[in-house]
Amino acid sequence: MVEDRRPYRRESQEQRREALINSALHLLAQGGPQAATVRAIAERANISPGLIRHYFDSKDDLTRAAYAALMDRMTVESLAATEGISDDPAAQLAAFVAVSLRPPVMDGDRVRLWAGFLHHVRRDPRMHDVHKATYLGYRDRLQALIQALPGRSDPAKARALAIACNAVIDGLWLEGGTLPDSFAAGEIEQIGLTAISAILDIPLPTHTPTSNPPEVS
Amino acid sequence: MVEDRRPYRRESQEQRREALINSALHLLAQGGPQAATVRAIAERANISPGLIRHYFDSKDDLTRAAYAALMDRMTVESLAATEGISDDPAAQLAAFVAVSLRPPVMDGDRVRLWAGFLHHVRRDPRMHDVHKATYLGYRDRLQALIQALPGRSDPAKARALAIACNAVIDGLWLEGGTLPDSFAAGEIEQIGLTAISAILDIPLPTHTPTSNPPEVS
DNA sequence: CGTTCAATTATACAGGTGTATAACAGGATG
DNA sequence: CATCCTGTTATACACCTGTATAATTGAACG
Repeated sequence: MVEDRRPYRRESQEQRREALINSALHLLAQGGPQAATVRAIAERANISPGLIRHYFDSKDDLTRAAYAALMDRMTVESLAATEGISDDPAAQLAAFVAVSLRPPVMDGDRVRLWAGFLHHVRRDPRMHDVHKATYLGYRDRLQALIQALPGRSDPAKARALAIACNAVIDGLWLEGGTLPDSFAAGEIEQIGLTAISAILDIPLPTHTPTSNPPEVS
Repeated sequence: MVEDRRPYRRESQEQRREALINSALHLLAQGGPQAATVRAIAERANISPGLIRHYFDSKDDLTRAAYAALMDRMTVESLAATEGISDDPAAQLAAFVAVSLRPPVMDGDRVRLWAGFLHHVRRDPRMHDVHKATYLGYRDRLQALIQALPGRSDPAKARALAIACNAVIDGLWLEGGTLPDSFAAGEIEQIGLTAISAILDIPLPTHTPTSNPPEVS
């Protein structure tokens, strides 16, 4: 009876929850829903399977938390795109668009991750709310940038333009992410800026420099 | 030992395969991957679970067939959109766009169905090929319609324009499908036509009548 | 250095999954 | 009406799923 249990360290609730969320997101991105089992998630987070339900009420609860975390990160990432850019509204808009249309935002794994959550979003009202809030948050930011352009301050018109620009970005993000080999380097970004320039009827810098790359691991 | 087995009728391979594919697609659309179990698919197709593997080598094989069938139907649906329309290239283009941005094409279930396949598309090379061919087929049709416009015959430019227009459609299809309550009736279609009109720098009929509605069940 | 508490592990469980196989029966053929 | 083929059903199986619970142990505290 020389029980040789796995040795372990006690960690804070915050660390454990974050590790589990990251593990779940990674597995969902790479292998889809069927790969993100409780056991696989736990293994990747270096804990035993049972511990998951010590930090989350159920697997669905973890899924919900993971989705919320993902949406939160994507929102933060988007909003950060216009920081450190000149005050020129057109330049800010161009930067905002460009960031969404190159890695790491435009990425196959992220598209699939997002897509995999769609069914959960339908079933779970809380996740639906997060989905809606994230989309509207992104679009509202776009609308604000558009209204800052000269002569584009009408909210109703800006709303329609924001929806259209958002669609261009989403569509290109989707296609560039799922068919990366079908486009030349930078082509998606270029096409996106040109299209949005046409939609808004305003000149945009077609070449936007890669922003601050302070590689966070 | 009065075996009371379920009575049955023998059906053609074609009918059974189609019934199974429809059953699988319906379940995948409504409940996602986890709902489309072998038993649920069989029950909805009114056969016993074991019969599935008499018509398909495996569940993955059925999934593959279902995806191919779905993509085929969507392609046919798209190509039919311009039939019966006047010879005016702009009118044809408008009809093509409008059909994609209203039901039954723009539909939440269909978006989720499409999204659920993304992980399979990544893993299975055959499904990846179908995905790519479907996307390129749609886009090529768009490009042909664009090149038919007056003064838009340059293939390279038309390609970029087609990618942009495709993105607008895909993005709006996505958003209109997943957040139907966030848009007024016909708003998505209107925005799409306006945006594509701006991208192509050409006037488009902003109101496109609903085409032939020969309700097939 | 003992005590104590909760974080953590291990194990068990009921149910579901895709698959394999044997028994049955519909219906065409003679 | 009897025969035969094969489409079809039923059952069994090994494995995996999320969850519940008891046993263990890290580490903070007195």
